[in-house]
Amino acid sequence: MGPLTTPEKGVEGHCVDPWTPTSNLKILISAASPDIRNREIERSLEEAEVYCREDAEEPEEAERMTSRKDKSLGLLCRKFLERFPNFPDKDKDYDICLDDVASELSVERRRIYDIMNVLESLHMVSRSAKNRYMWHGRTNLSQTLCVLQKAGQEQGYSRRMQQLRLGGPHQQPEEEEEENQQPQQNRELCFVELPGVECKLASVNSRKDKSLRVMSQKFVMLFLVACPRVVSLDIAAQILIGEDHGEAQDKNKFKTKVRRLYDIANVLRSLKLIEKVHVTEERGRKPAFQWVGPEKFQQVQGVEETRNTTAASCGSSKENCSKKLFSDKRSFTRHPSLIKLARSIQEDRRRVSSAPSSPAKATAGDSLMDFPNKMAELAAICKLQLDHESSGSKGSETSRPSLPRTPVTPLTPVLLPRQQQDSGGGAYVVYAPPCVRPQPTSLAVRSMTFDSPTGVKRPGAEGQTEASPRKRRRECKDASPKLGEILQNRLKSRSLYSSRPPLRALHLDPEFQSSTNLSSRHSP
DNA sequence: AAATCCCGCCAAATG
DNA sequence: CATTTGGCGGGATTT
Repeated sequence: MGPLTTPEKGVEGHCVDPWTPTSNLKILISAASPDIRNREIERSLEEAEVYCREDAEEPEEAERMTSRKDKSLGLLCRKFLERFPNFPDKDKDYDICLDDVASELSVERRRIYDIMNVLESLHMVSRSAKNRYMWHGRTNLSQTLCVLQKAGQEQGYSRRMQQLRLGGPHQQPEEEEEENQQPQQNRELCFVELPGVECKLASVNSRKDKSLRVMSQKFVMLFLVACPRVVSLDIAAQILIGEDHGEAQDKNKFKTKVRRLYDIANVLRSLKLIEKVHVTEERGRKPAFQWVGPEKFQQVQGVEETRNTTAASCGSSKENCSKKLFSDKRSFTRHPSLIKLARSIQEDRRRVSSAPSSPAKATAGDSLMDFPNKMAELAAICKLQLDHESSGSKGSETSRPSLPRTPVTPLTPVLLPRQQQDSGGGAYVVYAPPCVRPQPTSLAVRSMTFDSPTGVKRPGAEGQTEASPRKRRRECKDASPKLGEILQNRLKSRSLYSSRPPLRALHLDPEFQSSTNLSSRHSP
């Protein structure tokens, strides 16, 4: 009956660090200095405010300051993450109760599910029981990423992306070049598992597990195999759709996909694994995301996988590293020892990698993009500074600056702020591909031409689109529940305008600054 | 107008 | 049948 329905009050304090509305602020303030930080503070102030309101009433007062941003999944996720350490103690069981979280963050359950799903896709949490999840933090993140990268390679995503990038909106990768690669498993890949963790009781792959969780993993895979670690939504959507059973390249489908991608991107962003950027090309800029998470991860878990040196493309079979759960059988492999091992290694790595930009070497990882691009590095450093950051810690001792920060870009291409206005294109920010033409591998970047401002629209799909917009339900759009909301929203937005100047899309955008500046001085 | 993406209905999956 | 999960897309907000 109710062994786990009701969260026991015991844990209440969430173990080590109970979040306090001010703790975060203190940190921020202490670190503050440039105006950018001010903005951060401002933002957190708002957060605190929202947080403070206790009673569920006061639509006018409490809600006044809220805007869409305040309810964004990203922010929510950040708040969620704040209450757990990046590297939890193995001994402790940080278990998460959805109800608690939902109420503590004062959001509907639904939202929590979204977050949990992508976190789960990274194995940062795992469902332990009905209403419960277990927190793992970044303990296995490295491994997960390694596995995902591999899976992505096996999937031939890299090639796909290239195709789309220069070939423009093409349909499926029918081309089937003489790619002797021959990825035998052309098949859709399901949830990628880690040997040690996850996949406990609950249905990790209860057959309909075709979305968020999986989509999230795929999305990450894209980043991990993309030469310049940048992925635009269009491309991602394109690829992810193609994957899903056959075609059905509806425009609607695309739209929906993109929506989801945004959702995922938002939590990925709060995890500081990616950042929003813009790829600029002749046609104009295109929103995209750039991987800013760890670049090199150890590939421990595979046990015997270890002796396999080819880091760049461990051609090894997926059995070793990634485990694709397909059918009904919930085959889980648990190796507590592995987890432990991994953890210790991870720790070590963390320390080591905290040294400023360690050029490609170490694991001899992807050597294919091993080019000395001082410029890029330099810019990267600037970006980092700008970036600074403020999460992770929040009071604890063990926190440590967190690992992903530094490694950011041994060779990751970056955005170079361009002072002089370019002709026409109005590109104030250019995407500087690390390999501008020298390497053969650079072909991916050579021309970023893609779809036109028309965007989503694709010639082929146009023809038979209308087919059936499948607006199954949803059409009833009754006004009853909505009306109130609408009014409320209206109120909110109104007050928003008066209370808040433009600057906002910032915090994590390294580029926001330059873009705003320049755009104001010279609009494209 | 386009890019974002919140909200929450309601269908599956589970209990 | 009650709940828990979580697709999915309308449409509000932002840019």
